[in-house]
Amino acid sequence: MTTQGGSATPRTATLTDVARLAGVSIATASKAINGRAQVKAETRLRVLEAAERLSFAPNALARGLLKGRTGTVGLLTSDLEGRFSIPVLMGAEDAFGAGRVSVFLCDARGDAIREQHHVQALLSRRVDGLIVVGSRTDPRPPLSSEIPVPVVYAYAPSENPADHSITADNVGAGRLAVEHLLACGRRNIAHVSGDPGYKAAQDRAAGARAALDAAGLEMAGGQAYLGSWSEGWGRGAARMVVEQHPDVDGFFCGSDQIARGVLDALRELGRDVPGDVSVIGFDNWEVLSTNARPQLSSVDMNLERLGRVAAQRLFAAIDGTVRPGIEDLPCRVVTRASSAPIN
Amino acid sequence: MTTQGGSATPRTATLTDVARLAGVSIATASKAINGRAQVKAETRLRVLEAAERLSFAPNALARGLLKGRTGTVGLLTSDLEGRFSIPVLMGAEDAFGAGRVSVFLCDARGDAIREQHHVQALLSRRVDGLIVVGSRTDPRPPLSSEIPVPVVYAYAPSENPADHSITADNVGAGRLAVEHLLACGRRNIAHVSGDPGYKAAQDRAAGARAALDAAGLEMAGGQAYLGSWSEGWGRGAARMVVEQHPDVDGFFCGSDQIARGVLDALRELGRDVPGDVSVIGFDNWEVLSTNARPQLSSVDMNLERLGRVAAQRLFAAIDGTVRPGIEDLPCRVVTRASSAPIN
DNA sequence: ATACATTCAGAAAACCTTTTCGGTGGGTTT
DNA sequence: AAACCCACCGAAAAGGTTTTCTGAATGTAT
Repeated sequence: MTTQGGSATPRTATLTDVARLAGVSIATASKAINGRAQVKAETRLRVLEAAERLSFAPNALARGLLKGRTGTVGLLTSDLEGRFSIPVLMGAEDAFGAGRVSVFLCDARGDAIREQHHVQALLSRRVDGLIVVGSRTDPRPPLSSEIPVPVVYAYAPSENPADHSITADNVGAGRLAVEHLLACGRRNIAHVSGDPGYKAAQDRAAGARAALDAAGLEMAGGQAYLGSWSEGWGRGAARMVVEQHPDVDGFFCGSDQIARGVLDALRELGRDVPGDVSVIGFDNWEVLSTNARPQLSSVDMNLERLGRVAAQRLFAAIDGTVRPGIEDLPCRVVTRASSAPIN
Repeated sequence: MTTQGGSATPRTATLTDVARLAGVSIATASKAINGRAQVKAETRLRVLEAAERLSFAPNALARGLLKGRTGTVGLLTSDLEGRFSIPVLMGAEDAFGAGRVSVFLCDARGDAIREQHHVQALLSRRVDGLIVVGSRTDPRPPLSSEIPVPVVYAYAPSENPADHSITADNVGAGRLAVEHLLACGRRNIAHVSGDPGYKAAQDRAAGARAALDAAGLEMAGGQAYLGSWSEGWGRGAARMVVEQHPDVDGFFCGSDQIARGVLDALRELGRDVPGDVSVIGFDNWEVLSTNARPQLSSVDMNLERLGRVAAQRLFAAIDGTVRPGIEDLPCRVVTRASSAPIN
């Protein structure tokens, strides 16, 4: 390690430094580093060595300024703490990370003006595009329409159907869940779910109804039991259902939390799962599902994939391929011990 | 809404456009917009109106290029899915969000070369600083030493004590938890915790021991029961402890998951919580703690605050105030129904 | 009326990179 | 030997902003 005199700040190296060290012009240095053709092999080598020695990192600001593309995107989330935005965000990060794109993370905390503020900042930084990820499946108001870059909405669609949104197919998911219980031979299926004010709750219930209709069956209790997304509600609802409909043999729960409550109540009531009753949850939140007794079958919304797809669509849009509208991605059932065929 | 002729791309406005529209030079326009002094009030107004009309947003790239400060920082996390990085990340986002700083989020997925890659990209983008947040409290290898910007490590400290790290005081937390149980009048306290390979498990156990020593008491069973961070382990360990030491009257659990298991086992063994036994968990993970029966007291590591402090320290470091070393932030006990004085 | 201070506006440099285009020198063809 | 081509390199412009310094105009004091 050579000490470069006792000079002041060792200012990060610039292309000019590299060029000087290699004894070429900055134009040549640039071409050498970027693999352009018009550089003699030996010259290129000299430049690359110089760059290495100075640990030169090209200034992305200058490049972005020149090319009009920064290679950055903004990721706007409404609630970081929520467990839905994170997987989406991971998927997006994943899709981008492979290439040479960096992600600005902004959490608006559910506040519209804070969001507006963030958007402003991101535009100032000349992001190439924006992904907006919501915390509920209910449609959300679109960003101010004057955004000069492509925008993709993930998880929560935009209220404007002309915008580009990627969502999880909750109706389909409800159907899948009930079909799974039917495949287990269950015929008296109850649906216990969360806050009826959530579109997710309504959609999943609708899907469940559709699957039961198709099988010519009724929902146990005649309708879904909608309450809150908590274990406590799951426990209470399960007790109620069992009391009113002792022949219930399947529970489709709107969340894994609810399912945990249902499982606890069933155990305390002496019902065996999956012997007497099959139970399936929703979200496939592993902390809850794999620690349940028995381990909990659950519907997985494939949120990471959702994030990846959103990122891919954003890429396409940046490259000019417009494809507006809502894209509804399918969910899948993850089978564990809590659901099994009647023996 | 006026249509501006059928022209091509409505290229985002630049300072030149604003200046032209206002009938001034770009220098004056810049000064007007940035609130510099040497501009007549009336001129400033004209410029601001023009900027408004063109919805002008200053190009942060150009500004950054010129000033050598970008107003961006990199947030390097090892595992986004982990529930520890997220609150830290939120706290940091929070501290920055107030000002005019944007955050690049990078998830290295626990892969060192991927991390190196991300660091390279961030330096290319000329971030003003870096926060590295880990997923375990074990010290981690520092980033390559040749980073030309300040770095702060959060949650997981750097192995190099000369680096700047912000951590949660797990030893102190262990002490706090046990002191809380002692304050409830408990005298036969067991400690059930997770994987002994985690420094967090060792530290919390050490803190617990220290508090018991100070009170002149022994740990129930003579030592901590270390296993895994799961409900199942909590259940099993609780059964074992109760069998071997029927007079146990307090459980300090290394995580809320473990505590959930302990609570379940105690209920099934007919022990009343908090009547017969007080239980306290760790992490204060609300989904688990508030859904437990009874609701679970827990130690909160104040991770958001940790993130905020990390961000503040980074700011200070960017402004030249170096303050190296490890900063150990205190935790706090959140009391709920699972721990109460003996009646 | 002259000297001088004050207020405001503009010209130009600087930040760093990419790309186009012109130029140089060597080699090849006729 | 003349004409030409090819491979390689460098000069310069462009991208958008901030800041310094100069310059002009106006107002004030003598």
